[in-house]
Amino acid sequence: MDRFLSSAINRIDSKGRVSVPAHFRAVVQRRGFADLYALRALDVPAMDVGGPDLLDRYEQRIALEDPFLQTADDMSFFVHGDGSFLKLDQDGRITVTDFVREHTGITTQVAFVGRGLFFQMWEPERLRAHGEQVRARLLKLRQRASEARAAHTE
Amino acid sequence: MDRFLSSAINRIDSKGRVSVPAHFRAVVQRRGFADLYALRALDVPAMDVGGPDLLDRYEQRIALEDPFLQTADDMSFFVHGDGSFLKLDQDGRITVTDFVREHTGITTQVAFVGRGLFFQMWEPERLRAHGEQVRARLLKLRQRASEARAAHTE
DNA sequence: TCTATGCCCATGATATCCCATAAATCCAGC
DNA sequence: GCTGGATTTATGGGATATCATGGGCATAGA
Repeated sequence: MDRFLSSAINRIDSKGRVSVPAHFRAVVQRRGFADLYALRALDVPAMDVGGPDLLDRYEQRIALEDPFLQTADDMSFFVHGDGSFLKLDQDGRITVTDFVREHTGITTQVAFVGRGLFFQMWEPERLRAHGEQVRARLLKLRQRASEARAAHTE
Repeated sequence: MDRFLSSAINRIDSKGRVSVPAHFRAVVQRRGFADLYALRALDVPAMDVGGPDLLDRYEQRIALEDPFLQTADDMSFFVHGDGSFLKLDQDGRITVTDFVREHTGITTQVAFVGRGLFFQMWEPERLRAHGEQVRARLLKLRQRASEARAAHTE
């Protein structure tokens, strides 16, 4: 498998390091990534982490904009400037920087969540809360859909 | 990686020197830049720093303006007028000139921000404020996009 | 002479490497 | 399916390398 799947919670050690789950590392290696790049997710307290291909994707999107308008500049600022390298050491660990801690609220543990082409890093408790919200939204959507269908068949 | 990515804040010493982040220096070297050009960013209090290709970019920008109008002339004056060279010393430091200080408001610290093909120098607090604005704009863009899609499926 | 600039070296903090160990996982063979 | 051994994985910690930063010294230009 070459996508990031499933999730895991790992502990941060006294030096601020945390192991990236082994199956995530396998994906990274299989794709030939030397290091990882982390962006702050726009609307949740999580980091989006991926290889250079994550950047390529964003850069293709940026290329669609007029390079001299504000939107292109904003996007470049966000993608190139508002992120940080996460270098894997040879034991497969990364160091959790203050930059990451501030945006995510991570202190002692990191929840890694596979998202297909990238993965996310969360503070475990916030992830749990977020998961419940997502479930609630999906449930409501589903209920509304059946109500609509019921009304239609009447 | 051959692009300027992520950001870092470094201190200016008593001689007015500041270290360019090591990974930025690596990019400079890999790209074979002999020295760096610093130009005043057109609409933010930051310096755009990069190799000779940075000038090309600005000239493209200026070429968009009608050469008979004042704007093009202003821009050219602004950009070519006194963009300065930033010489790297052998410890990878540059000296922050008054020219840079005036345009950016930099006093004791410099925030280096990767922008892909070039990087920027900011006064840290101004950078933070600007970053928040950018995030807010992008978030709005994103929300508007999902609203548009929702309206479409109805 | 004074100031600005570049070169060199020192140092502390941090990041990285390398090895150890315990827990978890996998797997062969029954 | 089970069991015991082998391998992988997460985690800890000492040793080492890198980097940002500070300061001395020499040169050069005003």
